[in-house]
Amino acid sequence: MFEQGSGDENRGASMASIADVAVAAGVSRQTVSNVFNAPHRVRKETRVRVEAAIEALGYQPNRAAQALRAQASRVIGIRIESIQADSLTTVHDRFLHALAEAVQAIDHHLLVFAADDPDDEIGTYSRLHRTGAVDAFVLYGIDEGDARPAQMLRLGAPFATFGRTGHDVDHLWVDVDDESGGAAVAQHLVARGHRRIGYIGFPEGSSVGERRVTGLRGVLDKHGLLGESAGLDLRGQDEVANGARLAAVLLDRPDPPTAVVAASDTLAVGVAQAARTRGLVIGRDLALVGFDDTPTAGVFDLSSVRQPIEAVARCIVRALLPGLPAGRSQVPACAEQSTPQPPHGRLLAPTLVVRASSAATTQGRASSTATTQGRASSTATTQGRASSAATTQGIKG
Amino acid sequence: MFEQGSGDENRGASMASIADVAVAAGVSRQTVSNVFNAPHRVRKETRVRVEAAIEALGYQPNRAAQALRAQASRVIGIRIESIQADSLTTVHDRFLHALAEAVQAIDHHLLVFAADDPDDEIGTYSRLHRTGAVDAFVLYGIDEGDARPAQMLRLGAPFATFGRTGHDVDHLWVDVDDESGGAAVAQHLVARGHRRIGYIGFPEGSSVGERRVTGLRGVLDKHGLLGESAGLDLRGQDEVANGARLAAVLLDRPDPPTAVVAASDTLAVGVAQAARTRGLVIGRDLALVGFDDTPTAGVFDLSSVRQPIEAVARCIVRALLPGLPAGRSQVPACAEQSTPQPPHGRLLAPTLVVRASSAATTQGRASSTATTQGRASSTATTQGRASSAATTQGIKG
DNA sequence: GGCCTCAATTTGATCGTTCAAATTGATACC
DNA sequence: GGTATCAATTTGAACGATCAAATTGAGGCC
Repeated sequence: MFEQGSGDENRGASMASIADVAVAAGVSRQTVSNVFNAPHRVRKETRVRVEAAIEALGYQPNRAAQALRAQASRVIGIRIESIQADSLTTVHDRFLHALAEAVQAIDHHLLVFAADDPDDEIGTYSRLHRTGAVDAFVLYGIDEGDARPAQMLRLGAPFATFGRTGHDVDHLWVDVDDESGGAAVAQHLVARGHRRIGYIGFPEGSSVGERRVTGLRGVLDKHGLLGESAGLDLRGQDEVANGARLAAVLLDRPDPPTAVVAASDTLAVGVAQAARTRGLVIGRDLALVGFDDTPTAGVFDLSSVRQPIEAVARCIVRALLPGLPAGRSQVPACAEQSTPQPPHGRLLAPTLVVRASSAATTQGRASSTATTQGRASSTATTQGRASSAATTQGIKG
Repeated sequence: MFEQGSGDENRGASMASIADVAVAAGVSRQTVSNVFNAPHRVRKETRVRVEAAIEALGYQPNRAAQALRAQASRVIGIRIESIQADSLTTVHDRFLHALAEAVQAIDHHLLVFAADDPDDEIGTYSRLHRTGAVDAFVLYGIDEGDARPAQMLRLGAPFATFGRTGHDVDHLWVDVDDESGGAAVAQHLVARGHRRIGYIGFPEGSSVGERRVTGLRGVLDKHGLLGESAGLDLRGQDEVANGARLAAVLLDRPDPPTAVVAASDTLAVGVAQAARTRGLVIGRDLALVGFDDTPTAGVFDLSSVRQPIEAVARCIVRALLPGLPAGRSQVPACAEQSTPQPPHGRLLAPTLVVRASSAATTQGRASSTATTQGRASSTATTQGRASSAATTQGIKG
């Protein structure tokens, strides 16, 4: 089996080339080319004739020939991560899909590759760059202290990152404003009457986790609740089991919090497990909010801070644009509005999606359980801080 | 911000070409080419000199030039699906990663694209094929009655599918032997002492779902248990809520099953929810087995039938190989062993991963709950049927 | 020496496209 | 009439690699 088989029907029959179209339309190659790339140079009558020939032959310009001539492949590269066994958080696949759409909008293709480790990853970037297979790269999941951006600058390969390293390396980056997300959660919970709010986050060193709790604390401080929530801040790897373990610590205290914020939906699911084994009903006895708004959050009716992944993908493509071959397609919009932005970077505000797990107030509590409660959910942007001047400062288009 | 910025450092500085290497080594272009493609034609002394020049200049053959000359891009294309809000089952991302690795093994690249609907998808295949951007395609999630394979044959674009349509269209396909998976689950449960086994599957029309239940029933029949499990077979869309709803029907019967098999981990999670609200402990009061062995299954300690996704990806690449440019890399192994295989296709056996949700027997029942139980899990291949003649009939290598 | 053989290497042509420069043809202006 | 102007179109060259054919040089043989 699998001997030759189908698949090479028209190998050798070759696709129509620009020369074939030229002959069919009775013009030269260049005129056909102009119909695509500089229509104003072609007389209307001629253009119609050429377009008819293009249609008839089903002609499409050969990508390899264009790439060779233009010294640009119109391909964006990104590493595809392997799924993590213990995490339910899948922002990566949503980002890949969003990025595929974003690069298509500027007539580019998306090339994905697997890498075993950061060294293999950098090696692959280098190879893809030197072979001309890829024009620019997108690096996912960059956090403080990551060595890859500096290595990329050394390679000389154009790139942009989702996430930022800090202030030392200046490269193009786009990131979610996690601080604003944390603040939105705090505002939401405080408005619902919670005063003792627990936090279960990523280990020290994750600046994403730190920013989330910083935003949270900022609002609590503003309401004079920082003291009441003192000592309710625990950390662990992003796994369900850790969420459960750490939540147990919080819930078994003599003065347990009435609300818990988890740095991810994965951790939040663990919190829900721990609460359940203690007979607590999420949404009634304990408010719970996660981050990322993965399918998991929807399924378990958990409130969650939704990342603007699609906007991130568009902004990254937009950031790369100046280094790419002249975009013939219209420049796509990136994000609606924006607060003042740092150089080289772009911060996008996430959105809190409120579901049954945190919808009730501490006074009049919800009567039904979280899992059977209705699906009605409200959303609220975290960008209350956006000044009226924001639109004039943001990216045009 | 985002004005020019970094990213075009060496635009115009141009990478080293084969001519540069030739000059540096004091030979002609063709000799450099031969060092790569026909080393036996080059004198050892010359080869060493050329290799030194290659190393010094960091030369890598230009992909676009090779593609133009060879009329083959060495790129495989696949559609990236958007994540489904209500499903926790993510086989797709695992497959993408596996496919990326598999195509890299034969020195190809993986191009992913997003499509709005099947028409858009086919249109994109056509465009990618006609522009020469992609040599061959992989179609994911093909099931009985799917029109896409027939359309692809009409396009004349080489392709292989994960999943099969039936017997009418002959194209290259690779699929998981779901019947064997269902049978393995049944054997496992029967061996644990279960006699009334419920099934919650996909709606009619999903041949994947049908095959799973067919395998299940086959074993039950063999043990004379088909009558006892009659009427315990329910169907619904692949969502957690449906799993819970359908499980409620089974569990609220006067004679509830002692074990439930769900056609996916997503449905299984729903079953677990329904059981919990009724005070039943999964693994003690009710055995539960899902399909796909997604991270979800691991997190909730659910037994699940693991798909051999990595092997599927390798087999698909292997199936496409004859239609691709001569593979210079050694042909990668596809799968270890195989039962007699149908023409054009390849069936791979899944593996049952037994976890706490179904490890106990109906006699001596586990004492702790499923979620806190240890993580020790055993695996058993479903390929007990493999004859000794299998290796001689399977794909070599 | 002349000639054949064979290995090692070079030259020319080509893949399909597009830039730059050259050509054509029509109109206008002195 | 001669010629400058301009739009429309064509021709030549180049991007970087590799196939096919030609060339070079060394060795063997009569």
